[in-house]
This record gives sequence, C-alpha cells and structure tokens, in this order.
Amino acid sequence: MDLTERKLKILQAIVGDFIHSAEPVGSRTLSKHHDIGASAATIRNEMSDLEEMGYLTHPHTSAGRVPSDKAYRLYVNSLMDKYVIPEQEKKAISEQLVSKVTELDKTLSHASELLAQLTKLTSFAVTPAQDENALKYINILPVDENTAVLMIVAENDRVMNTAIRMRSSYDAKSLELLSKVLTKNYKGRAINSMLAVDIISDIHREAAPLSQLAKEIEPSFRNTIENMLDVDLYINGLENIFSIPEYTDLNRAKNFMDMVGHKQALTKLIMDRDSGVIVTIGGENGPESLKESSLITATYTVNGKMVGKLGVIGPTRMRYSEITSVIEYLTENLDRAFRLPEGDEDDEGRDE
Amino acid sequence: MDLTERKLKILQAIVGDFIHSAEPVGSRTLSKHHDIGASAATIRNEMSDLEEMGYLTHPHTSAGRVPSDKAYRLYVNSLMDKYVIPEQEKKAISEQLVSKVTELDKTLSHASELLAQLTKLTSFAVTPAQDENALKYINILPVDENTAVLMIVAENDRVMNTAIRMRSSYDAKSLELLSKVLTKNYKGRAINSMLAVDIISDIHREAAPLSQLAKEIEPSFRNTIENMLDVDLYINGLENIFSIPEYTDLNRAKNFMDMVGHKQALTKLIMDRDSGVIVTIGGENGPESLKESSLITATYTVNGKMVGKLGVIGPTRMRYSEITSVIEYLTENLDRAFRLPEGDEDDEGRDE
DNA sequence: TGTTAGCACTCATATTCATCGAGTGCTAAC
DNA sequence: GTTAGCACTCGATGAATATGAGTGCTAACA
Repeated sequence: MDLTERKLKILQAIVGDFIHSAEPVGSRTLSKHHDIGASAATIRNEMSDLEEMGYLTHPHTSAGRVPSDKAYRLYVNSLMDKYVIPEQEKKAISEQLVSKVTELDKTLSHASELLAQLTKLTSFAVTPAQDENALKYINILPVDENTAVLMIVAENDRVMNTAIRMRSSYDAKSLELLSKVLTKNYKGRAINSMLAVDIISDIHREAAPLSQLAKEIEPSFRNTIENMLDVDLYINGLENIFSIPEYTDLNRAKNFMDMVGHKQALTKLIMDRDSGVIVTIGGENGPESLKESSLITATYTVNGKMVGKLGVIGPTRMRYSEITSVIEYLTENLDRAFRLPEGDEDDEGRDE
Repeated sequence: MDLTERKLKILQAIVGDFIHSAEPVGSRTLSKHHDIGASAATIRNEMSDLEEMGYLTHPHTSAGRVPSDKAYRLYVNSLMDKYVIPEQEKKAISEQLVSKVTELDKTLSHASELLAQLTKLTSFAVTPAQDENALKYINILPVDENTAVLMIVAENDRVMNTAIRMRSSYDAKSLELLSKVLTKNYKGRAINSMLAVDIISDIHREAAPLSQLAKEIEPSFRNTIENMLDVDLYINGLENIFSIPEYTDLNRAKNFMDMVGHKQALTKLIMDRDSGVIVTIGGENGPESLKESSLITATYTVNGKMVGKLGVIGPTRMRYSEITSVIEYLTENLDRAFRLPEGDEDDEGRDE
C-alpha cells in the first residue's frame, strides 16, 4: 500500500490535532476541522489503511485514532511545519543568556531552567565532557606546612584541583620539580587516557628522588582526573509533567520521576547521542522506561571545542516543531555566549 | 482543661495509629487496639475535649479524628517512643559512608541518596557554607602566554579557582608579587567579608605598579569569591512521594514538586535552620507551600569546622521517631567520615 | 472503481441511586 | 465520671442506565 498524498494529509492532520488535544481523533471531527476534500466515511477507510500500515492505533474499538511512534517519526521527518519563534520570545531568550565564559556551570543551569520554562516540559543540561581534552598544565603548590594543592589545567582552561594533606614534611623545590616533570610528561595527553597512566613508575624511572613524593600525590592525582571527567547534570521543570494529561496517571508520573532520578543512566543516555538537534521517539529510545517518552537533545559548544548537551523529555505526544526550534535557537545563543570574547587562540572553531 | 494522663495516652495512640495508617482514627478502633482502660464512649468524650483543645480535627462529621500540627508537636516533644535502629541497618549505613575528606561533594550526595532510601521520603543535603571561613592563601599562576589561573584556598583547605584570560601580556614576577600582596592583605579574613573589599584601591595604595594587573584580575577574583560562597543542594527520592497517600492527589504532588523545584528558596530555608536535629511541622515551617509538610534537618560538620545540613521532607504525617533517629545516626557517621584522618591542626573541633 | 450515506454496534464515561458502614454526638442509666 | 444505646451523618462502593463519539460494513452512486 502506498502513502498517497491524501493519506499524508490525513496523517498530518491527525498528528497535529492529537498533539494539541491529547484526545483520539475521529473521522468526523477531522472532516469538519480540516479541509481534506473527502467525507468522513472516506477518511475512515483511509484511517483503516493507515492503521494497517502501522501509523495509527486504536485505544479501543469505538475510539478515534492515535498516532504511533512511526507516525510521529514521519511527522517529525517530513510532515510538520517549521515553527517560527516570535521575535519577542527570541529576544527574551537572547537576553537571558548573556554570560561570561568563566561561569559555564551557572549559565548552563540557567539555560536549563529557561528551557523548562519555554517548553513547559522537563529539561536537562549536561556540562561538557572533558574526555578528549588535552592536559595543558600540572602544578602542585605548597600552601602551608602540611598542605599542598594539586592543580590540573586542561587545554580549554578548565581547572580542577584538590587539597592534599602531606603526610611527611616536604620541600617546595621538590614539589616544583615534580610539577615540571609531570607537565612535561603528560602535557597534550587526553584526560581520559590519564586514568591508565602509572605516574609512580613513570616518575620513578625519570626522577627517582621524587618517587616518595609521587607516591604521596598519586591518589589525589587520580582523584582529580576522575573529577575532571565527571559531568554535571541539571534537571528542571519536573513539576511541569503534572500539567500533561499523560501523567495524570499516578503510576506514569512515578515511573517518570524514577527514570529521571537515575541520574547516571540518564546522563549516559544523553551523552551518547549524536550531535545536532536529535529527536528520538518512544521505542526508539531503547530503555523500557522511555518507551512512552520522547527526547529532544541538542549540542552546544564552548569556544568551538568543548561539547555538551541539553534538551527536554516529555510524552511522545509533544510539540515537536515548536520545541526543536526553541532548542535550536537556545543552543545557538549558548554557543555565542560561550565563545571567547576576543584574544582567540591557536585553534579551529571560529566561525563568524 | 487539662491534659490528663488518659488524654495523653489517647492522643499518643491516635497519632501513632494515624502515622501508620493514614486513616482517620475512630473511638471504637482505638478502644479495641489499644489498652486505654476506658470504653469507646469515654474515649469519644475525651476526643471531643482534645478537639476543643486543638489537638485533633475532623475531616467531616462522621469520620474519625486526625492529629493537628499541635498534636504532632506534642508527640515529637514528649509522646513518641525512641526508635532503636536495628544493628544491621546501622552497619549498612556505616559501611556506605566510609569516605575521604577530599570527596566531600560525592560523599554528601551519596548520603542524601542513602537517606532517601532509608526513609522512603524526599531527602536533601547542602554543602557547607563557607561564609565564616577564613582565607588562607591566594595565588595567581601563569599557565601560558595568555592564561593565568587564580586560586583561592580557605582555612579548611577548600580550593576554588578560575582561569583568567589575560588581556595584556603579563610577566610572571608581577603575578607572583600580586599573589603575595593579596595573601598578606586578606589572609585570615572571612570569605563573605571579601565581597565588600575593593582590591583595586587596596593594591593601588600598597603596590601601585601592580594596579593595572589588579584591575584585570578583579572580576575573576570577585567571581571566585562568589563561587566559594555558593552552596550546592542535592535532592533525592522525589519518586518516593508517589507512594504516600497524601500525594495521590495530583495537585498536592504538583505543589510538592513546585516547592522542591525552587532550589534557591529551599536552600535558604534549610541553611537558616538551627543546629542539631530539628523538626518543624506544617505551619511551623512558615511558607504556605510547606503548610502540609514536615521538615527534619540535622547538621553535619567537616573536620569540626565547616557546617552543612541535610534532612528529609514529607507529609506532616511522618514516622518522626524512626526518621529523627536515622538522620541523627547518619550525621554522626558523616561527621566521622569527614574528620581528618591524622595530622590534625592548630584548631578546636577535636572530640574523640 | 473510488466515494459516500446510512446504520448497527461498541465501549469509555458520566450520572443517578441505593446501600453500607465506620464514626459521631447525645441521652439516659449506672 | 463512665458507659450502653441509638439516631444520625456522610464518604465510599457498586450497580444500573444513559450518552455519545466513533467504528466497520453494506449498498448505492458518479
């Protein structure tokens, strides 16, 4: 069976109506409210065909039709109109996101809030993954008699540090030397590759007198690397799901919260997605807990290098057109906010 | 009217029953299940008195009695039995909380998770406020030609830093000098008092040649101080409220999520509470959004100095005895986990 | 051959009504 | 002061019924 022009028109009308009403769509309503150019009876026949083809389902015999994941997919790919964001909303978004690059975390958390507010869904944002980032600088600084601070700077100037309580007394010169050796050794290496490094033997081989110190530093070093690799996940707008008919069923609401509560799993899921604005619908998401939800994510970049994600999660019946547009516009603004003001550097990722 | 022995007994029975059943308690049920030593009719009379005194209410004429906030308060203060935590649960808690002081954030977030799981309520934890903490060390390190890192260490060895993109070229000597002057000037000052400091004029007065540099550093300095003063709020167990009868009403659930979603307000509310295990019931909480909830918070200390809070939030009908015990035990363990292993320092706060 | 009107049938939802029972408050007797 | 007895209240439960949007099928039509 073919997807004729008319079938597409009907499908589009059904998806569009259902997205706004959350009510199964019947043939008569459709013929009245849309200019299909066919009677209710004809539409009924077409609907029956569409159901056979897997685009529609039937909650029960005497109810109207409801789009399947497959229908939403078709809708998103080719049926939906492009949503045009009103100028005043654009302006509001832009104004909210003016920021300094040093406050990445706050800006991001703010962007997530904004997204929840704009879409009236649950939104999230993850800080950029540092995995592939290169180490740039390692320094261990004496602070007082028994404290030093280990500081690791990545190529993108993200800094992470840990205070170290020194067991034995130490001398500043050794620390300085150790810092130099460490920087020399590991500068340029990807941060995630550092977990596999055995700094104790490396130092032992190269600068045996520093061995003891290296041993003492090692756990903190490892720790700091791990912390650098961690990303944060911000979630906002959980309360919004209560205004969505799909979640008036307590069980559904609970499942939703349960799923969102598993931050680790959610973070991984989000990070593993492709770049750009990506829509996944119901079953396409994989995990059982997301069978009735859709995810829309987008990628933002910091200074053209670090890459993070943000997006929304909601029922499969979602205002796809509007939301993809908003997310896209939001990330464009984030990219701009996260671009270095001037003093660029020896890298790609400059396009304006 | 007096709270006779019998009235107290009845009140205790009602609160105890209601906490577990969530159903209004009637006189007959009470006389059957508890050894009050009076008939249902007598109990009825007493209940009527208790209602008049404000300890009980009536959802409707023909329903049993429900405790008021005032009753819960009396119950918490003097009626409830002390809950004894089973040894095996104690062991489980202790094992979960072994930690290193360097990973305060992770341990805390973990403690919050654990608390949600143990209480089957919504839990939260805030990182310690740094307001009163003293500055110990300021350093601005050259990283490469156009980047430096500003690092501020507090007396308790919490470190915060920001990468600074230098506008003009700078020389390492000046940075070092500036660091020294800054440290000398501000060492020992409370972090929150630093927001009022005008480092530009201070430097101008003391070391005029560094003025230009100070100007360049200033925004980052301010920023870093602000970041140090920020606390994080972890929330867990949001999904738990769906198993609580009080929140099967969608509206209540939404209000709850709304309230928890206002993280700033919630953080402030938590931080402003007194030390120790504190219970506030319904209207005692202040804000309208918490009129039907109770909060239990406790204080943990890091190395006897920094002080943070954690706790749970749930319906006023809460297992107060069990939960206060669990929170108390948990914070004791946290205190232990956050105590420095050895090499103590020149300070108070050592008690074991 | 595709389209349409007509009609019987389905089934979730809303409404009404009676019943049930836990609980109260009051009275009168102990 | 305590208790038994009793009328009364009122939410909850459940059966019976009506409603109506919607379907699928058939037969007529262009």
